[in-house]
Amino acid sequence: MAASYYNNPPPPHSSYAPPPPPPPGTSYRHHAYPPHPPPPPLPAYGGAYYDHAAEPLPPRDELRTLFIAGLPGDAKAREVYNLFRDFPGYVSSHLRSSGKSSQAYAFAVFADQPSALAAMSATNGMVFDLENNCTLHVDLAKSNSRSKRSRTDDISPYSSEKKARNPRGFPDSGAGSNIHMSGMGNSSHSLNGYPSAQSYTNFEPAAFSKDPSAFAPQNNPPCPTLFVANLGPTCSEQELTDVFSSCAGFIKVKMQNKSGAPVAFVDFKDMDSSTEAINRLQGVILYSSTGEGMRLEYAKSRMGLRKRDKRP
DNA sequence: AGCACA
Repeated sequence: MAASYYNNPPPPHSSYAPPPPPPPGTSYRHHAYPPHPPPPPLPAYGGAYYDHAAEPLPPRDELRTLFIAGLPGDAKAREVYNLFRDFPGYVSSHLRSSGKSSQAYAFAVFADQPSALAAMSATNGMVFDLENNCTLHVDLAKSNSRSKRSRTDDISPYSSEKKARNPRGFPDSGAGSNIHMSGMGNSSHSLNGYPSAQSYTNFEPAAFSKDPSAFAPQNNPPCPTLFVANLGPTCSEQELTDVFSSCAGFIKVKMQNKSGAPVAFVDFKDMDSSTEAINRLQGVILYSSTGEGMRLEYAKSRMGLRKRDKRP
């Protein structure tokens, strides 16, 4: 019943004309009703799992840039920056003044599509300027913002710069005037399957600024299934599927809503995939999130795959 | 600070 969200998926590449925005007065993280759904990058379940186990990673050229319309003509780059800087995965933003009217638009680049979708869900429809009654219309951009240093139009930009990047794929500087990675405390998790506790040292976003002994991120041994907690009361299985389905090795989401706070389980094809998903999506703020964002841990047991004894 | 379903 509650999965009636997202039953009206718009074409992913229509015009910039947004769907009817939320009524005025909707505020930052509390929409009266869901904004338009993110374009599902791939069919959620589709019957088969990952038969193409040979594919190493999902396409890294997936859209992870947001297009922001509805800005007032006098919007400042700083304002756009402040709007998105706290979202996990934020990389950079670029303001463009259209000049011919009193409208401006902007692009916000994120580390990956789930981060972008989460930020989109949280900002779409929000009232940016109460006086001018400017309501933001946020959508995935039609293409990712090109990095200024690598102007490659048709070849992979990773071909030449895969050497000195950190594991999360962030350039350390340069891709725009205002890179800020607030809220990226999880990027210090190493990819060997265990978070490295000693790398929390310097920067600690607000989510981790409590008692240092309080955040043992998770104590469970690595598992292909993830446990997801700290979900908002209106979170749906579909929303989680939209977010997790762009992770490599994603299989399915199962939500558990009956015991008070909603939790979910997300299954991946192996522990490498679930580990990468933890590192990429830890703390991501969903549309339905009310506070800090979701908490990811390895589940205590693997999600039941009723896989027949069908081994080729 | 919460872990189910086969």
